[in-house]
Amino acid sequence: MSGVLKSGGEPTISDVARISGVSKKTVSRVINRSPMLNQETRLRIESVIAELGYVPNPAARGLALRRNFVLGMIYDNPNAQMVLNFQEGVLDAIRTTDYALLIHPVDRYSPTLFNEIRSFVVHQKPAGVMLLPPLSENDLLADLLTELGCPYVRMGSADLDDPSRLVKSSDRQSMREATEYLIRLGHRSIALVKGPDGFRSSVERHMGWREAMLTHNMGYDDQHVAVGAYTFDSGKLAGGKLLDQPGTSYTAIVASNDIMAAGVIHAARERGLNVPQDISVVGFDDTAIAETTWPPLTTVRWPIRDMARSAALKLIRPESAGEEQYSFPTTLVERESTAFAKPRT
Amino acid sequence: MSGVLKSGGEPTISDVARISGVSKKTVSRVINRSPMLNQETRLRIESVIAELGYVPNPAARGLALRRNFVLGMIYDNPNAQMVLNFQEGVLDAIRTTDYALLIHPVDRYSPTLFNEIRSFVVHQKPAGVMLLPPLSENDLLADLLTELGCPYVRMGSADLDDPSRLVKSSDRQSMREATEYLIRLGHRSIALVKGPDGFRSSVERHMGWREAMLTHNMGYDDQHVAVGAYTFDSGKLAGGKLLDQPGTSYTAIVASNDIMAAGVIHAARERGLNVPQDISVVGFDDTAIAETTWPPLTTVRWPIRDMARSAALKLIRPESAGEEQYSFPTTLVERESTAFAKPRT
DNA sequence: TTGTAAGCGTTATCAC
DNA sequence: GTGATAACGCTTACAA
Repeated sequence: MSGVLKSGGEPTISDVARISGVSKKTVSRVINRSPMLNQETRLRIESVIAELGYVPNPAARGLALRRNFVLGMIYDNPNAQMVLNFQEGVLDAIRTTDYALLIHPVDRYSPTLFNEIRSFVVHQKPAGVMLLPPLSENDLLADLLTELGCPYVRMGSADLDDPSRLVKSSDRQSMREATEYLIRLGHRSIALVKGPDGFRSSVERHMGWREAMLTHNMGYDDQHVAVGAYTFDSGKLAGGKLLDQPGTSYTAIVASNDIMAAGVIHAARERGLNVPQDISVVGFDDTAIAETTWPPLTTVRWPIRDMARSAALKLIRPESAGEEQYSFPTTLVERESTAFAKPRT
Repeated sequence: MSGVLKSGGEPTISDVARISGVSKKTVSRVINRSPMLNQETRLRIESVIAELGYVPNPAARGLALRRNFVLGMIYDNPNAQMVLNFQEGVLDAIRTTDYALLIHPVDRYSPTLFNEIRSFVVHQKPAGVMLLPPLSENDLLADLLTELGCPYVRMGSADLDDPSRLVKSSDRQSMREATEYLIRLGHRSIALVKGPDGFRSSVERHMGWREAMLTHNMGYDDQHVAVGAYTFDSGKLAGGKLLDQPGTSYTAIVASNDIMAAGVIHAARERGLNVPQDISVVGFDDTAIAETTWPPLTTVRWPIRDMARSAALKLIRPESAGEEQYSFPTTLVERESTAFAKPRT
């Protein structure tokens, strides 16, 4: 079979055309599924393509079409599992297309962050980029991308943008539901370990807790809130602060993410408290950690992979980006870190 | 500035050439740092490039050069943190080059695995691919890549290939050292939770434990080994089996990875045993979980990011792939899950 | 329904 | 040192 190729290496569109006895353009029509084509010619060409193992050269295609079949994913590692799930969701979406995924982790504290992202966009010229939180919450970054003419979709925990450029969970409502779950279990004194400032999710989750507490006539002011940094140590510290607070005795603590919840559990244990007998703990995200804490963590799961898939589709098919799903429901995963409230002593 | 461009959109090499009053080829020489160039012309062209914000089009470049400035990374998610660290290491290495990274997660149990990988390679034509364990241990896959003319580098825990195509940790020695650390702490009865069959790392880590036990005249036969599946549940199960074993009372258990070690800790706790007072536990990998177990886990850390960087460099500079580092030392991270052995009762 | 010719932005060849 | 010119593999006018 090697003899039939004019060129030395891989078969090209010209090879297919020559062997099929048609012009390059006709082969091109087959590749691009043009409707105006004799069924018979199409079949003949397709069989030649199969026989030769011909695969269109993406570089040449991109060049001729003046666009790059590449999606970018920009993030500052919020947590490993989330990044990976998102990657897989995007890959799901582009599997049957000609698109490829380019990942671009950044350091959101870098003074050259914007230049770096600009350089990424200018060099790679992606057909669009997806932004993960907390980067996605930065409106200046969105402006930069708009200025560069680069379409984007943001993943977030609230209405950061219009639906055609957004995939979101409703963290406020999710946290409200998680808190109300505790209330149904009889808890009347519930503290919050809030996430760090600068995260929209911190705010939303705080608000959700607050709304639940407010609705049920329970204390919701800042005295019942300790701020963490979305890290294990900070969660442990914040949890300890709440537990050591004079004059209060919480029967439950909700944390703004799983790893801080794990910290809270450690803080409780260090103080001789049993989870969930003495105190219930709830996390958020349902990361791998939620299964490995002791006891396993009740937490909120959001469908990251589905969100990623939608985000990618919005970029691949801009014309229908508005119709693509943008709001995604979460589910409360009940594990063993929560139980009925102890009767008050 | 927009007026000077002949073409509507981005500046091209022709724009630069026209404005600098030179030919395209000369501009190309500047871009490619050709040595034969008048210093003065070079500077003049460089200033025009800067002024225009000209960036060479990678697709056109790839087309003309008949090669794709892309590296592939193929894996079946061993654990999220490892994958992410590896990605970042590769990106470190390619940051200053023209290369991009294409990720390709797969399902190693898929019946179409090989076809899928073949299709990835044929479509994307990467300059090379990097294989993560356990895929990297599959010699048939390496053969496939060779057949496709696709250079590869494997990451592994033993001598899977020759140094120019390998970055490895020495899991056998690492596990041996971890076990000897326990022996130094006075432990004389140490069990192993082995990894699943089909992972080279399982074998190597098993061997390391075995060597240490053998050298110190301690029981190393299969009675002291329980096999897990590199998952939390399997670790808990295996740990329970060892702890319930009649006629033995281990003072330490080493697990072949962190998440199984977390399972062992849970199993111990369920049986009323305190870690590390009653029993020491050691993990492997130093994933995020190691910090969040209670107590925090003593474990073995390997420099994944450095390994990834070297792997990428081997592919980018094939001529010096042999000189690039291929063997990487691990470190034992001592946390609170290990302590001196209890005096025997 | 199919073909011709020109062009996408870059690099290689081979002159000058 | 530098520059015409022809590739590279594909697509899009515009014809036929």
